[in-house]
Amino acid sequence: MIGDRIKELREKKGLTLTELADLAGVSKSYLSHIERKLQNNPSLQMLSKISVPLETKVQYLLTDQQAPKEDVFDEEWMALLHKAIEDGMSKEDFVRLSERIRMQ
Amino acid sequence: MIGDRIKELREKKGLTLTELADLAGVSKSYLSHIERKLQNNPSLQMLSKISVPLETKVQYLLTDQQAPKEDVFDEEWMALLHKAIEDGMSKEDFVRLSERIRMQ
DNA sequence: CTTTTTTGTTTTTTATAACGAACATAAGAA
DNA sequence: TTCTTATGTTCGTTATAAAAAACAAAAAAG
Repeated sequence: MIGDRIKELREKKGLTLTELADLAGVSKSYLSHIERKLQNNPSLQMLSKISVPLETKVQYLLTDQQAPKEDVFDEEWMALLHKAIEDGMSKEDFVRLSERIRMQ
Repeated sequence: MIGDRIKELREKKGLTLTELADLAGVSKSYLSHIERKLQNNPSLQMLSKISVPLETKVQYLLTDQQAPKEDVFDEEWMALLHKAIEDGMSKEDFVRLSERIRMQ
C-alpha cells in the first residue's frame, strides 16, 4: 500500500511528517491521512511532489519492496544495471566480483 | 505526459475510447479529458483501473516510451542478474560492487 | 437518400482529494 | 514545576477529480 511505502521512505531519510510535507509542498494533514491509509488514492501530482524530497521517482513509490519474482527487474534495477554497464562493467567483472562478495 | 501514454497503449491494443472506459470501469468523458490533457492529474485508483485492460502496470503507464526493458539488455545479462539476486544480492550490494569495478 | 449506431466531445453534477487552521500530546527548556 | 516548541491528528472548508447525461459528427445500415 502506498501509504506504508511513503512512510517507510520518509523515515529512512530521517524526515518528520511535517518536514516532508513542507519540502514537498503538500499539506501535512493530507500526508498524515495518506500514511495512515485514511485516504489511499492520491493523485499523480501529489505523488510527484512527494517523490522530490524523497529523492525517488513516482514509479519507485509504487513498487513494494517484497517484489514478486517476475517483478525483480524493476525500473530501479534496470537503471542501476544500465549505469554500471555504461561505467564499463563487463559480464566477467560482474560474475567475478559478485561471487567474491557472496563468499565472504 | 500520461495522457499520450494512455492513448498510445489504447490504440496499440485496438481499443476505442469507449471500449477502454467500459472495460476499465471509468467514465469515457473523463478518459477523453485525460487523453486530450484537459485534465492530467488522475488518481492512483484511476490509473490502476485503466492498467488492467491495457495489460500493463501503473508503473509502466508512467514510464515514457523508451525501449522496453527486455530490449535494453541481452538475455545473458538478465540471467546473471537474476541469479545474483536469487543469491541474495541487494541493490545496495550491487551499487557497492559496481563502484569497486569502476575504481579498479 | 434517411435512419440508426458508433464514436468522441461538451456540459452539468456529485464525490472526494487536498488544504488551512485549530487541536492534542509529548518532549525540552526555563 | 510551568512555558515553549516540535510532532502528528482532527475538524471544517474549498478545489477539483470523476461521473452521468446530453450532445455532435461521422460511419454504417436500411
